[in-house]
Amino acid sequence: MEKNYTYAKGAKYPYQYKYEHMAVTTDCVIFTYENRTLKVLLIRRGMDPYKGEWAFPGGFLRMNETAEAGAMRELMEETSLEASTIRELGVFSDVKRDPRERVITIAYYALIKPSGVVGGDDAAEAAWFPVQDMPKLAFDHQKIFEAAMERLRRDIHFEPVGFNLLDETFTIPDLQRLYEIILGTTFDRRNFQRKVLASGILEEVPKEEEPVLECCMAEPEMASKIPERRPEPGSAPIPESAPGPILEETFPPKRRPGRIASLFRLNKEKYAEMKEEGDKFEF
Amino acid sequence: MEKNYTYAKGAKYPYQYKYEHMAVTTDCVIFTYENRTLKVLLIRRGMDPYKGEWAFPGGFLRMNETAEAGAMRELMEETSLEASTIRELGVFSDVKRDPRERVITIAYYALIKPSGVVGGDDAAEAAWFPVQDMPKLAFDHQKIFEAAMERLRRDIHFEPVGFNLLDETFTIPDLQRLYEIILGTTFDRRNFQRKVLASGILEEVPKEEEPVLECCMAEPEMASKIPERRPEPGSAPIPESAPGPILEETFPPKRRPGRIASLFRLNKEKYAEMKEEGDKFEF
DNA sequence: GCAAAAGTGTTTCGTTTACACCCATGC
DNA sequence: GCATGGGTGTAAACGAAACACTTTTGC
Repeated sequence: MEKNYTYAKGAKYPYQYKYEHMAVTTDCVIFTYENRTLKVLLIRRGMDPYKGEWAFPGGFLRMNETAEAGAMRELMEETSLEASTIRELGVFSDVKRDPRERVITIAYYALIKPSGVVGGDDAAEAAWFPVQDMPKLAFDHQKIFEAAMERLRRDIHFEPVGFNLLDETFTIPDLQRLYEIILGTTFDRRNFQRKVLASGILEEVPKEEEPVLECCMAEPEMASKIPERRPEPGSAPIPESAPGPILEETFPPKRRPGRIASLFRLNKEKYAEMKEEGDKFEF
Repeated sequence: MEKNYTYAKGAKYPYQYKYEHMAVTTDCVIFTYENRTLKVLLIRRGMDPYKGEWAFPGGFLRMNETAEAGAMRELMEETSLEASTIRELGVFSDVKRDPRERVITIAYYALIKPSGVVGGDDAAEAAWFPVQDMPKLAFDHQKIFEAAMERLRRDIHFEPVGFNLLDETFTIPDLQRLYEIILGTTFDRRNFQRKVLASGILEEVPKEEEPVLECCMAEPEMASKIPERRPEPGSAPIPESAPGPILEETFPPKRRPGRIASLFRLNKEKYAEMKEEGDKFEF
């Protein structure tokens, strides 16, 4: 079979093809959930096009990697994060979506537990934005974001989406808020609790095991708990078009009066069993 | 901004790029439902690689069309079919999935009503295969097929998948079989009937409007009802690796004893209303 | 008449929904 | 004490599952 391409070493444009080829990138919408807020990770672009604007981490797909591997590599390079769950969102292929050349992108979404640390090898600025408070995005990333939210809303019926977003231990009201944010509804507090407990997918964390320092404790906690890399004001020339994320006024958030909720964790045996039997994870 | 590519007229390989580029194709899994059988459309490849083997219709994506437009164009070119519903299935990007060069494909699935006529401009051989009776497929199309079935199984909860596959008018037992095939379960005949009627999404076709010639009638019907382009034996040199579809023994299928079911059609107002309100379409 | 398929009705059971009530915590 | 949030219980309402009975058709 005759090849349709060749490689001319030393030429200005060394890769030569019989037919026109487009470029392929991957982009990744990374979700996490912390302080009852669903957030996505954005990086500020360091190069044209859209220099200084916010975008999802991503980049060109290499010839020797699958699309999924490319998305995970870019994620790691730009944010040092490893995702437990990464799923394809879809292809975005508008002809003019990139001003440089014809570029199609394969979008993924990933779910990670709150970890705090975000910083890429290339020292690009990265920050978590609440989903209800997104800045203007580069390229057609607004469309990608909307697709990701829609997709989350669907997948939550079939996958235990929530448990990949929550911390290792969490409270049932936390879980409920997450479901409410994703689905855009509200549930009766008491019915939700009974339903999720009845499913048997949670196990209570014994009192002894509970971490001494919980949410909203004193100074030592601060350092590791800060999830946002606050863009230091004045550290770089920031185009006025791209403000940083709106941070919570007080951080960590002040505890409000009310009984302290019990901590739970995922019952992994029960979860595996439910997945095996194809049960749905609707609450 | 400097370009990363150029175009050298007259050269053997005129399209030149600074970085290596991969090729992008689209493929389309087309479903229909007829005689209580769920079928997909395959074409026999006329060229290497995999010459003579069965594959989904598809081809290279052009620089001036979106992926979805490309999938629809290829579908039209190869089968003369227009699909009411076409949805992205996912990207298949294994590094070695095409022996010619690095090619990633964007797979789609489409749902069409039984129409009978199948024949492409390029006169490639096309045939419907029952999903439970698929031949060996070219490339990684077996993987694509499995993804399509899985996807159908999911989407049926949210979209009225069935009504895009069924004829304009249909019986409730037909609808039930379709759901059973897709979901791999069985339903109680009586409960299914009540449930689907209670949803209000169907309207009964008045007796007067019923087509005079129904299923399994005499000769005049035959010509237009034949859905398969039977591969004429001996019309072309067929590699033994790629046998044609297994056809029903008698066609049209012989009617069995039993009461004749009433005909229904989709109530479009009710359907639009349900879609508006985000209702699920589970039966 | 008989078997097979379709249409209608009823009864039972489990799940969901809507609340009432009590417990724990910060101010 | 009081407002706020968390945990447990219960009764009514709704929808799903199971099944009996009737009608219509081919042979």
